[in-house]
Amino acid sequence: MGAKRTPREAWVEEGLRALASGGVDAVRVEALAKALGVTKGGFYGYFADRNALLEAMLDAWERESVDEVLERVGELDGDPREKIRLAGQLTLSPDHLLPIDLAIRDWARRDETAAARLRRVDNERMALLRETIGTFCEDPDEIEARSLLAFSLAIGSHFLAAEHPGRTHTGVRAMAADIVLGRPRSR
Amino acid sequence: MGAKRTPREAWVEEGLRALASGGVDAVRVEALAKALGVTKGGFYGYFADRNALLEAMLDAWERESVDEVLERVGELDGDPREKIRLAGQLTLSPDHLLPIDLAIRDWARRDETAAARLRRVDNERMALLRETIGTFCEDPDEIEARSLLAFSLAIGSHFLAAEHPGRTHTGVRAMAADIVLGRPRSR
DNA sequence: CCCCTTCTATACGGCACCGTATAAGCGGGC
DNA sequence: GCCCGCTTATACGGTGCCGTATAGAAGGGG
Repeated sequence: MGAKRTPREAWVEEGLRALASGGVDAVRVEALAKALGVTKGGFYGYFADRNALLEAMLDAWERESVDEVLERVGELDGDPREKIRLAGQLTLSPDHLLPIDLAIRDWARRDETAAARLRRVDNERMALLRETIGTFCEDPDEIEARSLLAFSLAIGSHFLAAEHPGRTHTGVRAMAADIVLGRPRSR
Repeated sequence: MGAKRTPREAWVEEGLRALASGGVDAVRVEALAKALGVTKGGFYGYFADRNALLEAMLDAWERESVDEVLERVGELDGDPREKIRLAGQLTLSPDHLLPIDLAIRDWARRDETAAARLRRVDNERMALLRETIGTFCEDPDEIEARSLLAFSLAIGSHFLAAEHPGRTHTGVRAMAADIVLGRPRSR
């Protein structure tokens, strides 16, 4: 078989990198080629067009941010709150998956393909949240509300640009997580 | 004085419209001109370049989404929880300010100018939250955590793509708001 | 060792956009 | 009614990108 100099994967990875740092509009074939140190010559051997690359990127992201996370969380038998924390940390590693996640979230607001994919992913995440929160919370309504809160905190806290005078962002977020995960009276 | 056919404002408004629906990369001079039914001829009489328009858009947005909101919330003397709800509704009207807000949030992740502006706006919003939540909550740490939660819920709930089987999104969000604003035991 | 598949560089036409230049059009002040 | 100034239309060069075509290198299979 022939040589593989720049495998298909490399284009997908570079695409995700561009998506993370510049949004979906920054995923441009010629720019990726330059970043990979090649020209776009070989690109169209792997992908029909730019759109095919975008789909492949969604595939890779879904596999990485759902399947792998569920796998690693599943093999953990401990405090349900710890499960949630681990899932959050894996899903939203600030230097890798988080920026991709945020970029896809913005992308999904304008593109139905991305929106459908994000819906599927978010549904799986919410299912995990419901299941885990359900182990220490009775009322189904409250389970749903707290799941939404946990999710909103994980995502929203990365969108807040404000400072917390005299505190660290992670500290405040940890306290907020305690409230959400049902430790009403602290201090 | 000369005639004013397409005032400066119109460019800013159309720019915000494009920003809301397509992100900052969709704010393109020639596209705005077509949307306004003119050519870009007059644009460069008002703005030095595309960047100047972007700055003017940030100005207009800040004025509209902070000054006007604070004004209307200030003239309301009632339950602090109602104040928060009103501020949230005004700031995030789904058909106007909300999409602009979300687009700017994404924009700010890559542009320091937008980030600085968003920081200022978010700081004012968080100040309002702290002040209001402080009227029914003692512990400063808890005030900060609940303020972050309220903010995250307002923003994050619009980024969640998942469904709530058998419930409405607004219903779940209302329950979540009750938890955040300190009504621990519902049912 | 040679061929053949696979990847690559280069070149092309097309499009959308930026910012500038220039000339035409329309309005109000006199 | 006429001029002046502001706003426009049009045209231009430049850039970056897409998708296609074509031919050249580079490595493994026979």
